[in-house]
Amino acid sequence: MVDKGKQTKQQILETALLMATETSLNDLTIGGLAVATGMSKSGLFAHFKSKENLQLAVLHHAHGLFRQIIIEPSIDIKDPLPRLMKMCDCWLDWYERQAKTCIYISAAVEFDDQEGAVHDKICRDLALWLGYLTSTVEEVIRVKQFAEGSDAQQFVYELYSLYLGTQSMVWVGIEDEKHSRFKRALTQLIERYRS
Amino acid sequence: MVDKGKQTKQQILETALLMATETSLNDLTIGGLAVATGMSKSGLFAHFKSKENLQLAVLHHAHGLFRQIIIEPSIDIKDPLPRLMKMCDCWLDWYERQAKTCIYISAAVEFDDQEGAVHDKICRDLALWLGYLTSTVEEVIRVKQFAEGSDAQQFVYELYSLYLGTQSMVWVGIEDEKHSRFKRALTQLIERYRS
DNA sequence: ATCCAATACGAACGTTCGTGCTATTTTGTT
DNA sequence: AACAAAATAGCACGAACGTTCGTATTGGAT
Repeated sequence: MVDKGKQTKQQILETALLMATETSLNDLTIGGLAVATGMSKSGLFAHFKSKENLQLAVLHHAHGLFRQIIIEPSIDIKDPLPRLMKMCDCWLDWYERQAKTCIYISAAVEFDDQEGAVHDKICRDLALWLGYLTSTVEEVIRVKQFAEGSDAQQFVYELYSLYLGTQSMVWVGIEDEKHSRFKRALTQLIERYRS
Repeated sequence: MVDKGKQTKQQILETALLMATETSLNDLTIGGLAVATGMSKSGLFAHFKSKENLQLAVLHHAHGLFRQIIIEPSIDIKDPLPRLMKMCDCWLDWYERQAKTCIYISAAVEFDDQEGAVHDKICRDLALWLGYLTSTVEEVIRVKQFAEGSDAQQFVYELYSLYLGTQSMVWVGIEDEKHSRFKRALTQLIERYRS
């Protein structure tokens, strides 16, 4: 048996991500997390040395899970447009897998003011994801499945906006749990850019 | 001189809204607000009796300001489509008037989990605004400036999504401070629904 | 000018949180 | 089996927060 430490740490991060997703990265409390994992507060604390490190670890864990859920399932699809659509499909699963919300949305809002390492990581991860989306869209344009001269960043802006919006709309009841309005808008968005 | 109480209370709420917009409704601390207004913590506290009441009062104040900035300037425009566009114009000013962010966005994200009076008020206010937008769009459809059979709620969903998105995009540098991408997308959105 | 209510203040309390220190148990290697 | 290292627990601290209470100060009608 090796690395009992990393093992429990991973286990901690799993429930930590769930808790942070349900509430927020700041509301994720060390004491609460200790209770949830059946550990002592100081025992758990020793794994991370600071709350900021815990938050960073949670984000790192989320990043890996995100890659696994959204990016990997589509990575073998050669055609860029079907690949993009598959990514959007899996992206919605991200809502379901967790507590009907996206931790990056709440984290971005929560840390958009207070600077620090957590702020920087969120910003970097978001830029990374949007950049990946953008380069995929550029690929779609290059193979002429989207109209020549299309603005990839504009497409990504609208796509990400729709992703943001559907969660709020579920909240007030304009959107259903199946994200029907998102899917309809996405279809129209793609159709609009088609060549 | 009458009602010295309401006077200072209004003054408190002005700086409270600014502070809550820069950070968040929860990070708005009674002690911090007391320092910012030059009052004692207990003296300020007496105005609201509880932090929840303070948060509700801040939202109520924001609601009035929102009405004043976004709704009133367009209320006399008879043609529904220009009125809708004027509202969207003023809506962007809401970002500028405050600290480049919208308090409803952060508040909605912050309180989407924890139930209570604050949660309810945010949800109600948001539904109210979206409902007002929707009825305006329905009016546009009725006068046939939008295509017959258009889905007003779908339009509002996309519009609100774009509003949400532009803030995030400014954050990562895809959107500029003038919200050019938002304006471009809005123009296309309207064009798309035109009859 | 007087008087009562409204308003504001200072100090303190109970709680919660992150964090540090020390001891004890558990783990993995020889 | 022995032992060093890693992991965990117990306990306590300092700070920040919302809230309460008793008291002082101010406001406005008589």
